[in-house]
Amino acid sequence: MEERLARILVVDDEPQITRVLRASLTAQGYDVHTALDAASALRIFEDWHPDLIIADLVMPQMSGLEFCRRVRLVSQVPIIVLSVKGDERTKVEALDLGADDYVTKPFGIAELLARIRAALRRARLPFPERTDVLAVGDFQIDLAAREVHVRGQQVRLTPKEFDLLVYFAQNAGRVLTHRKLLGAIWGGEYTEQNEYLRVFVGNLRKKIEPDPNRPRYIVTEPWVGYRFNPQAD
Amino acid sequence: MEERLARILVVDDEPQITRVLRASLTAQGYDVHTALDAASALRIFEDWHPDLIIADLVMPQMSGLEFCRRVRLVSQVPIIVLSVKGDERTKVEALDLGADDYVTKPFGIAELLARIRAALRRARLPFPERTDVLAVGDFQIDLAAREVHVRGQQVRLTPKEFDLLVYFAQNAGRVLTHRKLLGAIWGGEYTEQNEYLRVFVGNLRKKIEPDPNRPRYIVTEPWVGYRFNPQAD
DNA sequence: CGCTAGATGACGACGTTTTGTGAACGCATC
DNA sequence: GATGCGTTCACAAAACGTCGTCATCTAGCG
Repeated sequence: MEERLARILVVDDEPQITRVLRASLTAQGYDVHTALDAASALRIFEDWHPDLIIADLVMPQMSGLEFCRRVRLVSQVPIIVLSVKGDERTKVEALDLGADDYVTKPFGIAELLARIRAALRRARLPFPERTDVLAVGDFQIDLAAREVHVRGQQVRLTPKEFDLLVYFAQNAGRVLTHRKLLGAIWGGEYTEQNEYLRVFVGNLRKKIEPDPNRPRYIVTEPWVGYRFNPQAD
Repeated sequence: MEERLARILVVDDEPQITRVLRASLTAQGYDVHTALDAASALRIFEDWHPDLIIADLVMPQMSGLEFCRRVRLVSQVPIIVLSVKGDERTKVEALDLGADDYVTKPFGIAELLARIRAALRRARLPFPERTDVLAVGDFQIDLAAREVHVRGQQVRLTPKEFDLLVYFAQNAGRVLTHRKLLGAIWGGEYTEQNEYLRVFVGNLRKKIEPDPNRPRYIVTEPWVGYRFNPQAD
């Protein structure tokens, strides 16, 4: 199944707020659009179909409440309302008009992110869950599950083999000295044990190379170290 | 369609709070049960199947967080967490554990009622048929009756075995780390106790695997965790 | 071209860590 | 007391990392 990024539409007339939110949300792996007024937000909403909306209550021209109502006429998309107004009557009004949550400014970004996760979870939308997947060339490395796929095929690696491959993938194309590899995987005390490297590179090649006798991915740079080539050419 | 009163379960160790909430909620036309501790709340939850739960975070014996986690193992019922603790970390923790909303005491009753309406409104719409039976592959798991059928045959599981299987079934196909499993079933304090997992996975296999020596459903991912395969192939 | 020193790779023995399994021990319920 | 359940421990088997040995390869030099 295709996992696309969750889309979030941010509406606030203060550019500071939209800037900050855009940065934080993008960093969390969301697809973000921003609008400075309700009218353009409605247009974006119709074209882009976001999975969640964050809207300020106080905006010129069309208020957040009115915006909320207009969206609810055609969609059940989760709406989180932001506002400096903390009085209860406004909160009740917004929630009853269809808002899913109400957060008063100033707010902690961590709390807002948690409330976003909760809202998306309820809506059964693709949970962002920090997609820790390294995808380079023929390799697809899931850091959370410690799973590796090469050319679509899953290969089973031992912990040290996995760590080694991850380090290679993170430095693809570059020449890595023996010293650097040993220090990164085994720790600073092992920078002289080149035998370790030979054994583990050998084992890794047996598992990921089409022909372990003619390595394509992990090529040796004699007297220096190894270099990782994510694409077999 | 029969329109019955929405059922709300209130859990708080302070009788003042439960009394006030019971009065307000009943006045609004809700069907209300209250509990003074998490253990009896869990019993009421299983017998009565409320439509929404309001839970205090700070309770003797079992905390609100732990209660939340236990409920989420078998149900998606909306949970609103109450607490005097306003710090952001606690809020994030509660929301990520499955709480739908977090209201800090002291709270306005009107706001709480509005948040209850919002939560109930959401719960109706997105899932018209809220299945209480998990059916994946060869497994048929009745969350309400806590009954399990494998390839048509009923098997008797202990509570912890059942929770473990449900968690497996809800994450079928994915690799689940030891840490994640322990945290989900036993709670955050047990993430290092891999022996628990060994014993319970072993017992589960004896009950659900055709040949426990060659596991097909619960396969071990060495040094990482386990993966649940709902179909024996 | 052939030689040599140092570097590399294949293989296997050994000790350690992880995993599976049985059983004993508390603890609660009935 | 009897039963069922969760926890804890002990031990065997399997998987893994470590380390040594030896054949093979590479770059530089005569």
